[in-house]
Amino acid sequence: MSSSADTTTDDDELRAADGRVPGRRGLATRQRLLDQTAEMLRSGSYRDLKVVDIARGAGTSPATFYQYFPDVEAAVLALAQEMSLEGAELSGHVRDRPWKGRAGYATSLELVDAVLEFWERNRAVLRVVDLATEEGDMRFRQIRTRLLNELTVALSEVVVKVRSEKRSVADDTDPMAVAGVLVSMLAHVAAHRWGFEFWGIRTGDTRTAMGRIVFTTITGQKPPVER
Amino acid sequence: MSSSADTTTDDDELRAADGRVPGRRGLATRQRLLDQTAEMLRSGSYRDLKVVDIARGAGTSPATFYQYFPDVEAAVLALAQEMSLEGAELSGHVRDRPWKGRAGYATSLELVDAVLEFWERNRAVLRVVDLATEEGDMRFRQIRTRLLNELTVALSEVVVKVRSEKRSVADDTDPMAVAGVLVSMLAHVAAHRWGFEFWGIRTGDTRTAMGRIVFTTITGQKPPVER
DNA sequence: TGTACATCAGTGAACGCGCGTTCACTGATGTAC
DNA sequence: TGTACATCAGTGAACGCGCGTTCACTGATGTAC
Repeated sequence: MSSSADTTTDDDELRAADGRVPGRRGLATRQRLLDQTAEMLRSGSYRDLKVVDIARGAGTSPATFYQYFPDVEAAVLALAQEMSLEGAELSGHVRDRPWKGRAGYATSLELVDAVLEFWERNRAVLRVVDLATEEGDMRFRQIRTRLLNELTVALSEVVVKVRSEKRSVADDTDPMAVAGVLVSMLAHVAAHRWGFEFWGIRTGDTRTAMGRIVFTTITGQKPPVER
Repeated sequence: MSSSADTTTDDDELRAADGRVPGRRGLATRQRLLDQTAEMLRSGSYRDLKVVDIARGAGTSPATFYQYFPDVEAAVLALAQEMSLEGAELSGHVRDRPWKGRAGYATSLELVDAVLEFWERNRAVLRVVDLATEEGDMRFRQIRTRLLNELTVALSEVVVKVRSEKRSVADDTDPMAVAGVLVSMLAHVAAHRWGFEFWGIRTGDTRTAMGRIVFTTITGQKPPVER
């Protein structure tokens, strides 16, 4: 009732396992653990990722790892969260951009490039996110959804806008479905880029093919002839 | 040199760990282990899939598991091989089918349905194949490639054929790139079908959107209006 | 149709390492006065 | 500017379970004669 004054009871802030509130130093260690997790994900398999290896690789001890994460999965989850924040910016390549004619085609290609680059940089984390999502882990699914959702919404808005500006084609497919398919295509091709190279398909051609599909699907027009 | 006659030295046939050649009974046990592996992959996470659990789940002992597989990965690999054999048949939905006009659009939809159905049935194994492939495991990559390759080649042949029949559009994108992108789209959307539902996108719309993209990309024509 | 022998098949039980996990303790950093 | 105390931070070392892995043995199946 009365003032239990001097006991701070903020409960929403980050806590270590034993209840301490991490300061500068602690957060830095936590980050080193995350970085090391990302690194090992890049070079090794998820199935073989162990707490001890992460801790030792980060130049610290297993006990320290448990200060910040309950298990390996939790560390990967935190890593994925970091990434999804950055990924939401992809929609910047869609909103307030020209989508008509030659400039529109350029926008399509820029979007394709941005997605390709983002996937390349986060390849290792993304594949685990994909796996966990499909295994039914809702926490990972949420992250994945948040990551792609903005982009999908942005694209669907463009579809609506384009349709409203010319009342020609009788295409009434759900704009979100159209956008979703496009985003899926981008995500999948980005994820399997090296698979393509493996078949002898040059990245440049993949990029062009996707740029054309994006442009055509959104605008309903043929892409301007390459020069 | 001369006849070491009666010692059979066939070396390419299936062998158990200790060198025995499995008969009826042994093969049946092996298959039960595979089935159980598939089952556990469906309901649990790959990371938590253990030899002991598979063996006990299949009503046998760990020691028996090692008769047939050196480790969990090997069992999953065998499972993937089974699947890829069946998957090669997807190209049947492309070759010797009509690709013009209304019938062509129907072909597109049938292809989409077939891919969706196949992915659904093999969802659990496929996600592990995808993961392992991206982690750089060449054995899994090979299986994945074999699985999708026939379909890709078949589609690219259609692209070539369609282009040769009408000399209108100046589209000289590598047909394999075009086909590869389409297959990727199909594979990715199939894999993330439930993600779509999650966004409130109905499967029917997804199917239509893909059918349209396939048709348009291959034929260069607008799909016939839905009726 | 029966007996003997070879090989296939399966597993209980044990071994032991790897790894997750924790505790009690030492050291570092911050801040109140 | 210094001392004391609180809290943050880190970890060595140990514990013990889980699990991979193997071996020696029993039982099942097949086939030669």
